[in-house]
Amino acid sequence: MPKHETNKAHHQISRMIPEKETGIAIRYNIYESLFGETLIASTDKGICFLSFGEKKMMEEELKQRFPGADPVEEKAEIHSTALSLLSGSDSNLSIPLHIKGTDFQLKVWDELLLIPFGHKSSYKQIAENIGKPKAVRAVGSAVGKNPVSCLIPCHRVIRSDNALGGYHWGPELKERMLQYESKNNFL
DNA sequence: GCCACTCGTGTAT
DNA sequence: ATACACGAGTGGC
Repeated sequence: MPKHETNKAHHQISRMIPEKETGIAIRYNIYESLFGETLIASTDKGICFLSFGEKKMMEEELKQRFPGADPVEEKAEIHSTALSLLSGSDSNLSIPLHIKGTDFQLKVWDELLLIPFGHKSSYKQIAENIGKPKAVRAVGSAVGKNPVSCLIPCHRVIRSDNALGGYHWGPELKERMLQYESKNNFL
């Protein structure tokens, strides 16, 4: 079976307008995943935040990112979809995302969604793809601000010299995710 | 390995 | 509005 063909899983991003954020309903819950404890948060329009780490920390970050909202700890159906996507190698699943970002960030994140499972890209490549070949460093920053972790596959972006590059949750996790994908890519 | 270059963003003027 | 410092980077040396 040829390499690329599992790749339609292109989630749709809808943009959250910060001014309309006040009073928005956000439901979140903590789940166990392949990569440790994860917090998954959603609005009625899609996943708005996904993080790894310690519960207290993640809740703190959630509130910090949505100061106008009042997140409620409560399961939602869409969380299950997100959860299966975290470890789904053959994901034909797609999931709506409802996230905040600048024009530039949205462009970068859209580009990340095109990288197939098990594949890698580089910050340079992304910069070229969005038509700003010199904005490499800015791309790095934008990639790092992706609010939904591996739903937007920022772990698949490494340096053009093949070095691992940075990762919000540490290089070990990035490495684990990449290894997981390369092992499961041809099953 | 060190350094200049580059550019979007947040923060301060 | 304007200035400045800071990155999950890159290429030249």
